[in-house]
Amino acid sequence: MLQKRIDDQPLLSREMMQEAEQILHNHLKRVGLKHTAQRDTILRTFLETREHLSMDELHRLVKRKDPRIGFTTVYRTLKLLAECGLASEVAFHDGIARFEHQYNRRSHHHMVCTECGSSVEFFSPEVDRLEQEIGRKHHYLTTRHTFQIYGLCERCGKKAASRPSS
Amino acid sequence: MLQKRIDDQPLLSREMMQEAEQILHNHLKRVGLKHTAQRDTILRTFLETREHLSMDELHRLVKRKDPRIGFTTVYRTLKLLAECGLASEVAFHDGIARFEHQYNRRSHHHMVCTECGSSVEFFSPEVDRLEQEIGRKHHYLTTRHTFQIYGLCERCGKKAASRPSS
DNA sequence: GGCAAGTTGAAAATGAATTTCATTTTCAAT
DNA sequence: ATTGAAAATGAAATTCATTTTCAACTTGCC
Repeated sequence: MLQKRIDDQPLLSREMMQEAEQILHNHLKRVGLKHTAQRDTILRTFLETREHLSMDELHRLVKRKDPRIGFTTVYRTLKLLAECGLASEVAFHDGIARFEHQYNRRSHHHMVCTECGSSVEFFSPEVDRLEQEIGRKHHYLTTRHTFQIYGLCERCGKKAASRPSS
Repeated sequence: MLQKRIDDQPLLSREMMQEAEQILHNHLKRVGLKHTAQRDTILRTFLETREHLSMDELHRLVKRKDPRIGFTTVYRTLKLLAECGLASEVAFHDGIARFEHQYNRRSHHHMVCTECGSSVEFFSPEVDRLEQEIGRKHHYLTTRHTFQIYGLCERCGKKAASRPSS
């Protein structure tokens, strides 16, 4: 399942990786939690990806580095990363929670192919502005929004067009 | 949990109700399914509401009219209604699938309070236009989108502001 | 009315997400 | 370095919304 990122930021440099680790460590200290090798491994593995990972997919990658790390720890660490802003959940509406890294990334949204599950990211400052505008109008203190477009990607669209059935 | 609808359409008239029933009946015929009293009861109950109902909530309402109708039938009928465009799922991201009627309604979106779960609907033609525009740009055949804003409603926002903790 | 096809609903199954708990690890204070 | 309290770990169990199963029951075309 391809998940194209049309980002401006091709890969995470060593410095950024370390800065992200620092963010996690500070967060751990702040809330009185402990620094463990597992958490570092999971964060590093997560940051090395450029995909929208499910818990399970990340666990599989993490196990390659340290087979003894269990699913539960990945699960809990991903929640921690979300807490300190390094990760965020993206709901592609297929029943599985996915996460992407959020550190130092531009605000963006996703368009998902309902046939093959692939997705592209796009940028739209207008959507961010709308959040503000509509929140103000209805007296909400807005914190975030989700905007997702569903449809058929070019490949699946062509396949569908050439298929005989309705 | 209040779910305010700032709609233009205060309630469903008898004619609209019958038209909706007709849509269901036509759909049933088209796909070779049968017309049953349960399905009618469930549709009618659903249309009488103005909320965003979970399966369970709708089942509870349906049971008031006919206590013998089971959850499974409500579940399957709601899927049927979604198939023929009378209902659609709204994911408020709280782990429960909710449905709203879609028949004869303006395109709209939701803003959800993350504290109390209440929601307001709003209208934004710009968002609909963006779906088209972005789909075209990336060669997707778009079919639908979700746009949801999360935050604190006026009440919860004030409560949070007056609370001493961070 | 008959009967094939579809429906019903209770109960069981599914599966992702979350919690439990016994064991192990971290880290601040010795 | 050692200690011990608090936290982390991970396998297994649990939860809970959703979906499927299946035997008994309707529906609607002949």
